[in-house]
Amino acid sequence: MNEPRKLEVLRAIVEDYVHYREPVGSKALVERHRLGVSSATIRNDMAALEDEGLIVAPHTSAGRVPTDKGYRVFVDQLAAVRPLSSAEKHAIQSLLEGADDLDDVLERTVRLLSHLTNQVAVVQYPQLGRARVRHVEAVGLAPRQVLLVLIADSGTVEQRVVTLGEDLDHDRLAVLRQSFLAATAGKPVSQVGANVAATMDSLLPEDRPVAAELAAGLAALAAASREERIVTAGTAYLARSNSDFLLSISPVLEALEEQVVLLRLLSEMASDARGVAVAIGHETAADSLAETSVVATGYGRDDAKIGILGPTRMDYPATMAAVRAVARYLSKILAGS
Amino acid sequence: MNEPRKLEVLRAIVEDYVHYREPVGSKALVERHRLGVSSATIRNDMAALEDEGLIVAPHTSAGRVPTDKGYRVFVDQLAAVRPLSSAEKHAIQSLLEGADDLDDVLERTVRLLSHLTNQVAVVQYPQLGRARVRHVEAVGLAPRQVLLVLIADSGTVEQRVVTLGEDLDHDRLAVLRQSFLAATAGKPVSQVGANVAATMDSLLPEDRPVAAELAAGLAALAAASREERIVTAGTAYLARSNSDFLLSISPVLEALEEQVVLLRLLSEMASDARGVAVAIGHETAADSLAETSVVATGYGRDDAKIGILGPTRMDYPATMAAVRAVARYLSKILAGS
DNA sequence: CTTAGCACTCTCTCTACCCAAGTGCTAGAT
DNA sequence: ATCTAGCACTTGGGTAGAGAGAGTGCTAAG
Repeated sequence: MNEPRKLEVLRAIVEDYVHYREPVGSKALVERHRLGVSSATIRNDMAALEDEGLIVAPHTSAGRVPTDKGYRVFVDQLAAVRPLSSAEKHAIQSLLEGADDLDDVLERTVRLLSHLTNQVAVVQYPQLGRARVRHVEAVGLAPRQVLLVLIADSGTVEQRVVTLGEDLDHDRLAVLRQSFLAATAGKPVSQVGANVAATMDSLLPEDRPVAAELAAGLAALAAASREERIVTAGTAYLARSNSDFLLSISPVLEALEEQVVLLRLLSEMASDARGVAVAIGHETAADSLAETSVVATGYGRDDAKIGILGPTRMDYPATMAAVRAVARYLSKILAGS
Repeated sequence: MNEPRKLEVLRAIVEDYVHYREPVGSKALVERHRLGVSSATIRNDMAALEDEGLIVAPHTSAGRVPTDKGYRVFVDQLAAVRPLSSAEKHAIQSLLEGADDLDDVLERTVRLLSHLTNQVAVVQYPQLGRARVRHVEAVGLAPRQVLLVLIADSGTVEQRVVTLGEDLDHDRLAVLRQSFLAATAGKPVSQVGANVAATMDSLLPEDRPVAAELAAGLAALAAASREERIVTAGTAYLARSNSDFLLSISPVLEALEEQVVLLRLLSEMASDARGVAVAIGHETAADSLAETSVVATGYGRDDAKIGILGPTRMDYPATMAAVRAVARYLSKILAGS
């Protein structure tokens, strides 16, 4: 048995199946690829590939279709990430440069990635777990209303208005603000609650009740800001590509809305040497995504994830290239601002 | 011709079609409803209804299906908004009470409405067009970095960090902040740009360049905050209900993502005497929503919209009841905070 | 190890056919 | 004037069978 050719056959099957969207047989294979051998030989190779669990035949007299495992081998051993065209690079650059806000940047990015791949794109907000507090602000709006603002060095800003049980004048608020700021600035967002609570003892006794209210608000803010979020774009592509078996799109839409499953999955994905992570079909370990593959990578300083979701039968090289390129531009933009 | 009975037949057709999801014939009609006449009579009525364009037959030997116009007559003349069960009311109340943030309230609300109706729910952020400025804040983060915050009386908060071309110490910033606040507080968000620009003359000449930078940031903030947004939930229901003809779900998903079409539509919908607005099929005046109906109503002080999207073949009475009830609870919650 | 040939197995498509559901119309009953 | 009963007619959907096409596995020879 000719091992290199066998892999070549696998590659050809994957590429043809992605392209034509139907099971591919031995005859079609020799016609479309210069394999240099006859269809009978290919049949032997295919039988071997099937024994190894890399391809399956939907029924006796149909061609073969790659299994999740087959795609895995293809991605790991056979796929070269193909670089983007310069037109695409140009589009990325010009689209991302017009953005200002973090929200705006992520929104544009995810739309861009979706259009580039014709698939569903997702981007995770920079995780505040590792982020540090850049600034804490408390602004009196009314005698009993204070706006709390928490700014992290990842660029995210969280704010909330809290209503107090007693009046608080400007000077007292200034003292508390200063104390909170000193206790948290430069320290991890995840420790805001503890750090703020620790300042209580140093305050005037009469300030403590109101300070506790503010501290609680600030802690809630830190907790809320650590809550992970995902922004999505291109869900309409789901309905188009999977036009045949649309049963599977409902669970995917659910997963996108629930976010929890997806966040766990993204956080578990580790990029390989090429800088991209791929989870294929059942590898996602989520029933709702059993027929879906996820191609993702990290971006920015805290390695938040960006990626796309699509059918297992997707163009992995192109998708991987797009994800990697967009992630790089995104990192650059975020570092620059 | 018996006019009241004819309308009764229309009601029966709509109800049966919504229930059984297939064209309804004269015989089935007399079996399922106590109309007191024979199927032949019903056939005459149906022929009349078809002449009026209220129902159509997909083909010669099938039953009849309501047209958009038929649904319109049903909704206007025949549908009584049926009140929610006390269990549903209870669910609404308890779910909404746990929320704090405006974001959180809207998020919970839209999910709730989606679950209640098994359809896609949308809620528009309170429109800042009519909102007034409650507070403006400018916080120095670094010598050349200032956090601008704009708070509207609708509860929305917008913020952004701007980087300046020159250093700005705390005292000068305080002066500028005070001046901006005085110029905008209590006035419409839509006029922030103009009001801020008008303060320039009263400032010290050396402050003007940096003040202009801040003013531009503030104006941008006001503009951004006036940008309308929609939050969505329950897109997975789309794939389930329309399981037959899923061609139509892709454009709907697009409309949900684009938002522009939907925002225009929502703003044009005016609630009727029952407090709910309904746009049926082509009435939405959007190709992508030609097979979709929208049931919406206003909430809160500035009449932002909340509603659901679903197939024209939907249970209008139940949906209208759910939308109205949820909108009322939402208004109550927002007024209370 | 590869190739050619061949028998075999399925799926898919097409046709023919019938059945059930539904309609419109006419003539009679109320 | 309406309603009803009956009936002929239309049509989509379902079933059964034939055939084509595609693809496979196996065997025997190069």
